[in-house]
Amino acid sequence: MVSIKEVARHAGVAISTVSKVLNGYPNISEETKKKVNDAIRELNYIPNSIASALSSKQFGRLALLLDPKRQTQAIDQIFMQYLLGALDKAKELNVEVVTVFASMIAGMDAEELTRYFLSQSISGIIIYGLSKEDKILQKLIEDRNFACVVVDAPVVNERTTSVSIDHEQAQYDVAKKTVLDDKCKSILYISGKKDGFVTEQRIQGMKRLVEELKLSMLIRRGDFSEMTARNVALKYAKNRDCVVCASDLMAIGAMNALIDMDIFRPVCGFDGITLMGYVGKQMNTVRQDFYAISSRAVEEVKLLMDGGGGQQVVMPHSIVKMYYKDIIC
Amino acid sequence: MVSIKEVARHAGVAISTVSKVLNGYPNISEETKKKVNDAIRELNYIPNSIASALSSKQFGRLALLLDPKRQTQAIDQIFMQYLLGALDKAKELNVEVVTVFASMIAGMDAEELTRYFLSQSISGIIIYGLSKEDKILQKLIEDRNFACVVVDAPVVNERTTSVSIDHEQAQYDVAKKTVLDDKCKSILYISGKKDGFVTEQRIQGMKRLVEELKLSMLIRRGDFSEMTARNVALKYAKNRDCVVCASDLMAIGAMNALIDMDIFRPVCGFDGITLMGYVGKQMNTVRQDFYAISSRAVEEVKLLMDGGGGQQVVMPHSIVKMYYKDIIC
DNA sequence: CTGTTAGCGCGTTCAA
DNA sequence: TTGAACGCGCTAACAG
Repeated sequence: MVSIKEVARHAGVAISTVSKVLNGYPNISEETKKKVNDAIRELNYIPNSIASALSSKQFGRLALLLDPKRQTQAIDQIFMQYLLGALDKAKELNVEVVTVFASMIAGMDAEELTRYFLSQSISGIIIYGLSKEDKILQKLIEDRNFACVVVDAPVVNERTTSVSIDHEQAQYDVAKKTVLDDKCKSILYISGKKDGFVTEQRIQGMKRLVEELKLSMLIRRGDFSEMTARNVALKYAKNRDCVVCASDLMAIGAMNALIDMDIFRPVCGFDGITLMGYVGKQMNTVRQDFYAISSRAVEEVKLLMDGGGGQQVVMPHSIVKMYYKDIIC
Repeated sequence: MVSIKEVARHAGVAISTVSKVLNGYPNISEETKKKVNDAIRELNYIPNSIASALSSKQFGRLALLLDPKRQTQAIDQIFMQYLLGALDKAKELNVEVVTVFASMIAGMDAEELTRYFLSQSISGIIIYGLSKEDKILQKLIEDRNFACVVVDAPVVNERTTSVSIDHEQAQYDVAKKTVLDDKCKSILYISGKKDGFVTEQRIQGMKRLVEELKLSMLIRRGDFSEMTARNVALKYAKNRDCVVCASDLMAIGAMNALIDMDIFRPVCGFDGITLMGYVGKQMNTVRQDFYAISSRAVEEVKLLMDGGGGQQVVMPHSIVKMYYKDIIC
C-alpha cells in the first residue's frame, strides 16, 4: 500500500504539504500542487481513510436502524427507498454509514447498545419506524449520547430530530377527498398497529374529519397486513359507505374483500408505493416520498452531529389517485 | 473518549499489557488480567476500532453491491433478505460491511471503482445479480484486486467465488413437476431478461426437459415484470397446455391474464417469496433461501480475503406448492 | 508558502 | 510475565 510518505518523497516535498494538497488547504502554490498531483497519479496513491479519521479525530459514522424480518414483506420496499435515500445523501455529505438491523442488536439493553455503537465509532443514528413499545431505543434517545433522527415518530429533544410527514393531516386529507367524491356518510376505518406512533396520529386525523363533516365512523384495528384488512372488510364493510385504510396494502386486502362480496365501496389507502399488483381498480392514497424523507433525515443528523439542536421536520405529502395498473416490478 | 492509556494508568500497568489482555494474548497472569478488566469496567472503556485497524493493518472491509431503483419494486424484498443474511453473518464473523448501491458508483470505470473501494478500505465485494452487460464490474472481477463473490452468476477465478442455486436444474425440476402433474404436452415459457446470467441457464433447463419428455415449447422473453408476463400470456397462453415463468411475479401476471381470459392453465413460478397477494390459487415454484445464500456468500468472501481460492458454490433449492393465500405483509 | 514536529489510539517487537 | 519504545498513515499546530 503506497502511503503519503512515498508521495512526498516522489514529489520532493514534505508529508504535510501532500496532506494539504489532498485536503484542499489554501496557500499552496500551483507549482507544488501540480508536482504533488503528478506524484499521486504516478504512484496510483489512494488516501487511507482509516488513518485520516484517526488523525483528525473525525469518527462520527452514521447508523441506519431498520427492522426487516426474515420473511419477505411489503414494507421491505419502503426500507429500500429509505436506504437508497440515506446512502445517496450520505455519500454526498461524505458521511460513513453503517446499516444496522434490529435483529443484530436484539437483546441488548440501552447501555450495551451505547457501547456497541461507540465501539463502531458511531455518533449519529437514524431510527426508522420507532415503536411505542421499544423502551430500549427510547432510553437511548433520552440518554442523548448520540445524535438521533427518528423517522415517523414525534420524538424531539436537544439531540433528537423528528422527520416525517404530517400523518394527522395526511389521513384527514385523503379521507376527506374520498368521502366528498362519493358523498359518503359512514366510514369503516382500518387502522395500523397499536404500538406505532403514526397510528394514533392518523386516527386523530380521522376523528377531526368525522367531527367536521358530521360523519359516522367505525374504527377497527388492522396490523398493516392484507389478510387482516380483508377479514375486517368482510365483516364490517357492508353497512358502511366507504373504507379508509391506514396503508395501501390493507386497502388492497379490503378491495379484494369487496370484490369477493360483490359490492362496491370507495377505498382509500396510505403510502403511495406501487406494490398492489394488477387489479384494474383505482383509489386515492397519500403519497410520501420515502427517498426524500430519508435523505432529509441524513441532513438533519449531520446538523445534529455538528452541534445543532433537535427539531421537528415536517415533509410534504400529496394526495393522488392511483391506478392499480401500477405494477409491482 | 477514554483511551487505552487511561485504562493502563488506572490499572497500574503498561499500555501494551492492556492491549494484550484485550486481544487475548497468552502469558498474562490472572492477577493482572483481573486488574485490567476491572479498570476497563470502571472507566467504561470502549476500544477504538479505527485505531486498532490502523495499527494492526487489518483493514479488509466488505462491500455489498446491490442495484435497487428509485421506484419500489418486488425485487426489493429479495434485496432485503440478501442484506439481512449478509449483515447477520458479517457480524458473526466480525467483518465490517459497507452497503453500496449501483447508483452510487454509476459512471465510474473499473479503475475509478478500484480506487473508490480501496480508499474505503474495502478488500472484499459481494455482487448480487451481475448483468451480462456490465462490463465494468466484469473488468473489476478480472483484475483480481478484490476478493469477489458473485451471487447468481457463474463467474469464477482465483479471487472470485460464485454462489447460487443450480438454476438449470431448478427450472427443470419445477417445470417437470408441473408438466407431469397435469400431463401437459405444450409449454409457454416466459423467460427472464436477456442480460441476466440466470436467464440462459433456466432456458437450458427447459430445453433439457422438453427434449426428455418430447414436449413442444414456445419461449417468449419476459423482463421479470408482471405486466409483460400478463401481455405475453394474453397473447400466447390459449394454445398451450401450461405456462412456466422465470419468476413468481411473472407467474402472477400470467395467472391474472388467464383469469381475465377465463381459461385455466397450470402455471409455475420461480423464487418462492411471498409477494403475490391474495388470489386464492396455487402453483408450483422453486424456493430459494436468499438469506442463506447471502450468508454463505459472506463466508466465502471471508475465505477469499484470508487467502483462499475461488470456487463454485451451489446452494440447495426445493420445489414447493405455494398457495396464493400467502400474504404480502 | 513550505517543512518540522507532535500526536491520534492502538498493536507489536524486544529487553528487562 | 511485563513494559518501554516504535510505528501504522495521516492531520494540525507552529516555526521558518
